[in-house]
Amino acid sequence: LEMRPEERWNHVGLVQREEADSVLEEPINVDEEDGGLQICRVCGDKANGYHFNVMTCEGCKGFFRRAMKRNVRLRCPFRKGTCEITRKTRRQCQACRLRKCLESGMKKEMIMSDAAVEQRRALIKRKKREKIEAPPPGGQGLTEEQQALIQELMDAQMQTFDTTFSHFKDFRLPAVFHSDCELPEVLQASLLEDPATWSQIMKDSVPMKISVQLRGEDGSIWNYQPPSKSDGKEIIPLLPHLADVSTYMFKGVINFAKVISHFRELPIEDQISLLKGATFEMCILRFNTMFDTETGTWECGRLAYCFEDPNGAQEMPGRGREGKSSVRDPWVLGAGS
Amino acid sequence: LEMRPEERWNHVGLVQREEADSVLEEPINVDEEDGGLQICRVCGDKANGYHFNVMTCEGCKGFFRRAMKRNVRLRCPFRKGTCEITRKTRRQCQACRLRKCLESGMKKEMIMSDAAVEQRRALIKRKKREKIEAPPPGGQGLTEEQQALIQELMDAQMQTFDTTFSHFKDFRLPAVFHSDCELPEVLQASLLEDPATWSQIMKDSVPMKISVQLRGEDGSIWNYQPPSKSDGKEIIPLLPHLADVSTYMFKGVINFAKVISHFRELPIEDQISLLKGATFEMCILRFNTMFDTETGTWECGRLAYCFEDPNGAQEMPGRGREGKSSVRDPWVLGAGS
DNA sequence: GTCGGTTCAATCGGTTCA
DNA sequence: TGAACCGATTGAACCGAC
Ligand SMILES: [Zn+2]
Ligand SMILES: [Zn+2]
Ligand SMILES: [Zn+2]
Ligand SMILES: [Zn+2]
Repeated sequence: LEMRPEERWNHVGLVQREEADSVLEEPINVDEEDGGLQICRVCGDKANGYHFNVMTCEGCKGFFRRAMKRNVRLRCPFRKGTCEITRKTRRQCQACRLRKCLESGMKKEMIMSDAAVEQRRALIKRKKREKIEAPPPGGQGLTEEQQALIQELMDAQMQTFDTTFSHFKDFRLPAVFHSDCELPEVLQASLLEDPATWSQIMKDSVPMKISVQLRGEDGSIWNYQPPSKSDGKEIIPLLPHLADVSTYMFKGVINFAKVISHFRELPIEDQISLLKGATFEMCILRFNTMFDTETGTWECGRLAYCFEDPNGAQEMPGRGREGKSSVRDPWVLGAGS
Repeated sequence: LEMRPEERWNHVGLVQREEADSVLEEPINVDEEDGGLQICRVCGDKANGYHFNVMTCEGCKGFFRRAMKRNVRLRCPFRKGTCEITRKTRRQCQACRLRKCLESGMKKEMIMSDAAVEQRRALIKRKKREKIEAPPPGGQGLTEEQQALIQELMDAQMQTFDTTFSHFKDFRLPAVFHSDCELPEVLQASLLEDPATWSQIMKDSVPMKISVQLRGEDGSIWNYQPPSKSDGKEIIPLLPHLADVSTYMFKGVINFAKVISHFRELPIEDQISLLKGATFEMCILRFNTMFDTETGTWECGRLAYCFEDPNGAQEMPGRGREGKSSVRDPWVLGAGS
């Protein structure tokens, strides 16, 4: 089954850079034999492939990534950037090594962005789940009457937020077979079958795929995976369930507010305004307290909602997460510009 | 949030255009008319036909299918979507490559849905199976009469054995929550709660755990795993389903017999005796023709019943990437028994 | 022959740790 | 810092339905 002795590399050795580095006298055209073409274009060490656009050794590969990510200005301690870079001298002047990396054509764009790396890490971690999770306990500072307020808020939270999600079991679920969504036919006809209308709707939405797991009291497990198509309609079978979830969660948040004495003391119209403006966000917050970043899953008692997509790296909102300016998306994925 | 830039380079970026052409095998000019038909409309590489509606190379064909199925928003790490896509640069920027695929007219509708792929795979598998099955009875010296009998039996089988198991979708399933089995209360009281009676029942039975997978027509998947306890009761939630299955399968086997002329010619009491003695075994045989030893699964159309590995780590087939399909089940294919 | 999907060795990103 | 490693992506070769 093995074939192709890599004809693709044949041209490599013939490449001549226009810059004058003839001082190095390293034989670039050593590709006459198959064994000879594996030379690091930066330091002359044995190369093992193209890294960031240039045939380099492992050392220069790692050095380039680290140096570029560190993003600091390096200065040549010796001469103005004329240090010779060889296998033995490459560690002596980072500035000249990095300069030569760039001159050789290594591209910083090929270094994965922090966001991409983070996502990739999360994905890999998720793939080998079935791991125990670390307990993330957190301590609090101290204050005075603030503590009383905090206590009241926490009590309200405890009273009105059923973290076992025991009512969720009564909510509608996707049909097992014939997953014809149960939307009214009017909606079906207009929304689902008219491409124009549909694409209008999908214009600003992000693709998401959610699987659901239901754990029975006897230890049994039901697991639902949405259709694998990706036209945006894969969420539809879950809509009745999500509607029930929303209704229930809204009630919970409203009850939360009503339990807080300071809220009750507000004028009724202020109460309404507050609820109108914040209830949805409160629901999201409540859900996200159940989110497990390791597994990309909302653990809601006997229910679990899991991002199915391999690109579903999520983070808890609220946790400081400004690693880079290039990062946007707080917790929504697929944020294609 | 993009997945990862993911670029691969096969060349040194500083290759001068006019120089490079002399190094590479052939320039990709469109000078040849017939040759023009054979160039990839995306990257200019040698194309080998129309793929997803556009003349492309193998690489762009595979890239388009994978990128679309991954359903990830890609972001160009270089200049905003202006990367030139050539045979040598196509791996540098997935975003621009995919954009060019779409601009060239590649259609994602022509990518088979997961469900369609699954169906196709099953079909191919079945045909392979039939191929292996054919030789044994085939050809060799059989009398006319024997061949006619075989034909009648096979016709009867085809007529009365729905290998798509389309009716199974109507059968009862374990309750999602509160998996209180639906046995009559009398049985519940006596069987389930009296340890003595229960252990008497379990005395000779083998512990078995069966998970069930249901694949919706829209590609969605429901998956049921029985309770993890091993007291023998874990099968109980499935009993209603199994009862429906048995009833249906019994009818199928009885119909099979009734289609056979020689059977119809028997005295009625003999017919009854035969059915009493063999119907159950026939059902087992029919089921086992659907058994896949690799996965330990009975593949029954949109249903699948899988032996749960007592040690865990058993997974339902579905989107599973089966490593290789070298060995086929030994005893299923009419060969055994 | 065409054109879907599948396979799998090779390639090249990031990660680990001495 | 870099050798060894991990794992996602790629594409040539292939398979099979039509
Ligand atoms: Zn080097
Ligand atoms: Zn220097
Ligand atoms: Zn191409
Ligand atoms: Zn680009």
